[in-house]
Amino acid sequence: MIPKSSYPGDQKILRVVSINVNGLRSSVTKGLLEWMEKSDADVICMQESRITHAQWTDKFKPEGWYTHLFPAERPGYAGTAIYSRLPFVSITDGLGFELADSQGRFISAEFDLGLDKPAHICSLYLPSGSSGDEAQARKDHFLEEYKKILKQWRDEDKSIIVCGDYNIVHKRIDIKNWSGNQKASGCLPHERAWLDHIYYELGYVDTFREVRKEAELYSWWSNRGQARAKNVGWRIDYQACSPDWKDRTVNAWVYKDEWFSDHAPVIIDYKLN
Amino acid sequence: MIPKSSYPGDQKILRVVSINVNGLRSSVTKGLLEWMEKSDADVICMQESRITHAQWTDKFKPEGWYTHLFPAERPGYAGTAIYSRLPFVSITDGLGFELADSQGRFISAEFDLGLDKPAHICSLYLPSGSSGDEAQARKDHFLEEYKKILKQWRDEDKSIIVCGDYNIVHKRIDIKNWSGNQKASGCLPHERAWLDHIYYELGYVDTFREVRKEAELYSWWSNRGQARAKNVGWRIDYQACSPDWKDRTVNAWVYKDEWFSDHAPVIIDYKLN
DNA sequence: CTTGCTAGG
DNA sequence: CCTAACAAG
Repeated sequence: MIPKSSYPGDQKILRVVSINVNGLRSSVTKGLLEWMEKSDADVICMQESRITHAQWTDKFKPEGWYTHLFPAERPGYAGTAIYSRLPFVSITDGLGFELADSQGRFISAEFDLGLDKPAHICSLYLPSGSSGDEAQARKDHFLEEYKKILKQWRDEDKSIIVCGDYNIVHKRIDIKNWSGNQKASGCLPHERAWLDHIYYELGYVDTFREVRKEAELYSWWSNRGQARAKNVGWRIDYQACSPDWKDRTVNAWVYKDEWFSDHAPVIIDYKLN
Repeated sequence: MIPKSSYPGDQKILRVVSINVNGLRSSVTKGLLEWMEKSDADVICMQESRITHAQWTDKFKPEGWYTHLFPAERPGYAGTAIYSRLPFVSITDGLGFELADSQGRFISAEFDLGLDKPAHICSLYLPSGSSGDEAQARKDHFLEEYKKILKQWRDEDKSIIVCGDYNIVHKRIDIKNWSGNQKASGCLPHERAWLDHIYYELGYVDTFREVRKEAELYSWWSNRGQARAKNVGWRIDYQACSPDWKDRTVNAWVYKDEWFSDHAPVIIDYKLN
């Protein structure tokens, strides 16, 4: 972990974390809250919180954090959350279509970071398509609906960081077993083309890849077999940003020293001045 | 544990164990098979095996044991099993009524022990009534049907040991919290009267109590709270025998040094000569 | 293989 | 509070 204090004294840094927690209750038993304290993060976007408001008791809301949870209607399923050291100007739950809104798959938090525009930092949990054709169809529907919204935000020139589990690898470099997964959900050509579109046509920026060009940087490993020990991983957790964040990106890494989930935290430092 | 070798050399002993394993797979991870090896048991009757034939792989059938499983139709639910050092002459699954037979609640194994009659050693898992009125009604129905069969076996003068989880305490001495459980399933007056009937009217013998007169000997403890640590238990696991076994009963105890389940093994030694 | 739900105990 | 099934990932 790079402490924020290691930057020059006049350098103002915004540290943003994306993590699919695979059950907030489970990840907390594995030390997530303690890691958050030492992470120097300003904003932490979580996916798969899998907790209802009733279950989200005070022990999940530590001192010093502004918190917001958007659960799925179905208990124990999906859901997103945002924890922040900075106060929210406003919070918006959902994207305005059923699949996103009933399953708690998107939160947008607006912040005043002293920049020319308000900054929107979002937590996105894109559906998995891996459990069959119907699941893939739902994922594809989500992609279609969400693409329209992403287009609109670009038209508005909105300043935005969308942290999330996209459940899609972008390129060959983003997955260990490329050839073996050509027919696997998350690595399908039309899914990767969707990422091409939002990055190359709409102009969003994969800020992690902007500063980290190496291979073998993944954010998710299957629980089956020895995937984790052998680093047989997929990079499917991104921070997709509007272009104004591109040149602000100063550092990015995956935290793998501890294990809170089957996904690892993806941490990105953005300079604010 | 009393080794069988501690009896005089000419004393032939039949050691019979009854244990509700609360999931054979779970109890095996807790060392049940290793305990069986050192138990000196001849016959072990299990209840709540909660395993299908497909799941009952070779690792559950150790060398040197004759084994038989009678699972419920519903996976992971109820079921009985018998493990024996002695070969079975024959095995009969069920009691001839739906509730017993579809839920794997009774196995009878016939043995040739060199006595004047064949010996039947059985594993019985009586339904619990604790989850509500319908469950209690099913339990009561089982008691009614099973009572007829017990009567018939006495009329036939059948030699039988019915090991099992009866889910009923007999008397005040058989439960720590007598007054607090007068309305609890398992301690209801009509259930205890059923045991009175089979012992005092039909002449079956509670062989454990025949040789162990002390209080505070229990076979089941709730998982909730500190029931086990405080010995807040119930004696609901019995070996109910035809009268010919009464004077053969030489020793009986509950094994509590290790924990394989929420029930403890009830071990009874019978002399054969 | 893992989380969390549900039913049953 | 524990076991196991189940759905989902």
